[in-house]
Amino acid sequence: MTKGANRRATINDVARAAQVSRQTVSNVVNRPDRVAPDTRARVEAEIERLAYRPSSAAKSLREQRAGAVGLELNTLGHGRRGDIIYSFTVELSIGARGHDCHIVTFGSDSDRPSITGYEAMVRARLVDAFVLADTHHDDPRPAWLDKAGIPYATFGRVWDAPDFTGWADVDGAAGTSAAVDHLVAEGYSRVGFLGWPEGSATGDDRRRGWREACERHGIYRESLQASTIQELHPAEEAAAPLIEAVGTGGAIVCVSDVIALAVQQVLLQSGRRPGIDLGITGFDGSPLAEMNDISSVEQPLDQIADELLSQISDRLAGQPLPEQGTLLTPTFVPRASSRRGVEHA
Amino acid sequence: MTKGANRRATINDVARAAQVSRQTVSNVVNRPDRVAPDTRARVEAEIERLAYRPSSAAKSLREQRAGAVGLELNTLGHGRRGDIIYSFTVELSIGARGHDCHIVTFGSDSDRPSITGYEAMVRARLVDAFVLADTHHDDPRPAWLDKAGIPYATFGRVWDAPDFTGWADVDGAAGTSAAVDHLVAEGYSRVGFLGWPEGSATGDDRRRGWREACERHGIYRESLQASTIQELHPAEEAAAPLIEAVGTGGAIVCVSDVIALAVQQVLLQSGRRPGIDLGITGFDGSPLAEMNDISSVEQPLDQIADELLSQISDRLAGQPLPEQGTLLTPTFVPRASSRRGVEHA
DNA sequence: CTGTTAGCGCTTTCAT
DNA sequence: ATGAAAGCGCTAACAG
Repeated sequence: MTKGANRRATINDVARAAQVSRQTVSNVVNRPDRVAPDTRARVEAEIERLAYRPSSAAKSLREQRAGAVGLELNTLGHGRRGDIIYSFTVELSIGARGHDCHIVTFGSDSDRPSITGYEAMVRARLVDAFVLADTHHDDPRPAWLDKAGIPYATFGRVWDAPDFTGWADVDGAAGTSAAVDHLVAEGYSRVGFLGWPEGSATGDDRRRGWREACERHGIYRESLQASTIQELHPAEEAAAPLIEAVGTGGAIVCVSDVIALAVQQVLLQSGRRPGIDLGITGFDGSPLAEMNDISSVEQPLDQIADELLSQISDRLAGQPLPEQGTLLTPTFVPRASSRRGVEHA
Repeated sequence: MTKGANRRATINDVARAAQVSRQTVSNVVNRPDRVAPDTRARVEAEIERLAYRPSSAAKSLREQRAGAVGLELNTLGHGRRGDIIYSFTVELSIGARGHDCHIVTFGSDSDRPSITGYEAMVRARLVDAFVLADTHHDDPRPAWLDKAGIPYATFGRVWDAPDFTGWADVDGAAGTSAAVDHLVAEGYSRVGFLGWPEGSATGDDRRRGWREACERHGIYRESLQASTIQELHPAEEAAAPLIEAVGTGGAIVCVSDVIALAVQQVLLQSGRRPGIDLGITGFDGSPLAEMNDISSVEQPLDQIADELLSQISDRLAGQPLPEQGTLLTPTFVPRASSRRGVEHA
């Protein structure tokens, strides 16, 4: 194995082959309208024949921009966020091509939020902007990026900066509302909610959707709700009394798939059947839900990724922040856990 | 917001500040031994003060290499491989820094294996090499990369090319063997195995580890095994008879966490308790197992990532393929599903 | 509409 | 041990 592949074609090779100057080739690629049709056709044919693609390094150097977006990955948030992060990373990677950029991932092994990874990426000019996938309370990153003048867009609102509008998120209330509609249509009588403690924008939105839909259907009962943190065992403990409260023939809308799994586990352990004895719905559309046959509210991760990349493009082009953040509508996906007649496999 | 941050320092800025030519700065960074100690100290101080880092674009252009490794991500394999891919991606991203490179992810939305994404990355000279995380039967990628002369390293052996040695993998037999040792020590009497159909190197290794350990303990019974594909429902059907075959007080070693979850689900649905009535162990160390309190064989993903990046460095430096692939030893992590006395939470 | 010139930041000769 | 020169591939600005 020598070094790399058989030398790939450069802009000069194309220019020579097409009998034009290399600037003309550049124009054909970047400003096609400025080139005469027949010349353009000839050049395009040579580009095709030689499989020419501009060198990203040369382009970056010349344009003083990396053409890349950074994404921090860490092991911590994994199970917590219901495995959504991976799918989001995939969608971002797919979407990047359409935005004429690519995704560079980096990771920190420290378990505390830190900006060192971001600094390293910026210093090496490896990326022009960042996508933040999980901002949290006291997150130092937004302020640091603002100060450094580096564009970013966030999946979900920024906790400490309610006025920041560079985000895209799922319409949580629409999701839980759709879940309630489905449960009512299926004939479940009482519909409870197992959520996170009040105070998170995401969790509160999802609770609100449940409440409003229940009110709309005239079945809202304030007592049919409980809170727990995003972990299986605490959720199981919170689930038990709520299951009894809604009773057989009732249903529980859960704020996340992890919590829905907890409800289902408790139910199974007491010999009752999901769907038939108790309706359960989750939220996130994670593989966890699919694997356990739990109905879930699926997030449009492809749209979120695309929106965030668009926002980054705009900011890189010098445009100001949008008027407001973008809320995207999720899709309710029914599975066995919320079908009364269907045996849970 | 103007364009990017306040212009970052270049090698010229450092040279001027340190009163040397810019080549000297370059030498300080790349060939420290060629510079007089006092000059070096002065330059290093300025580098620190100005937070100078070489521009990766300029370096790439000059050195004719991207300094990046490509990793294809797709949504397909997600649940299937027990969510390991995400953790692997994280470890690769973390490890990259130590190998003086970074990871560029790309995705294809097509559901068939294809090389178009790889071609695009290579053409744009965005990466020098690739990590392949999941080669499968009839995978077109290794042959294409070989032909194009692009280095790659694979997580797991290459199905169609048993002689290819540029891989790193987990020692599956050592993992299941450790699981059996643990189960025997815990006092489970009969130990069965629920695996994948014969024919995959990975699955067969894990089965072999179970068999050899059972033989070592004098408890091998050929009938206590069954096969299923890597999906929850088929696995549940295969699990039921095997659970009866090993009986109460027995245990089942599973070829993966997904399959272990299936066994646990069937057990719970029949009112029995994991660990107490039946021991269960999985394989992969996925969040799925952790979340469901299932004992698992954890893969040393950080070591695998590091090994693969080392191999890629070597090949980029012109060194030949290693004599043989690298097998890394996994760690058995006991949880409630394989403790006889402990109540499953 | 096309060609020429210059230079992005860096490293590798080669000469001092 | 240090400095000067050249050039990686590309595109913005200008001249023709």
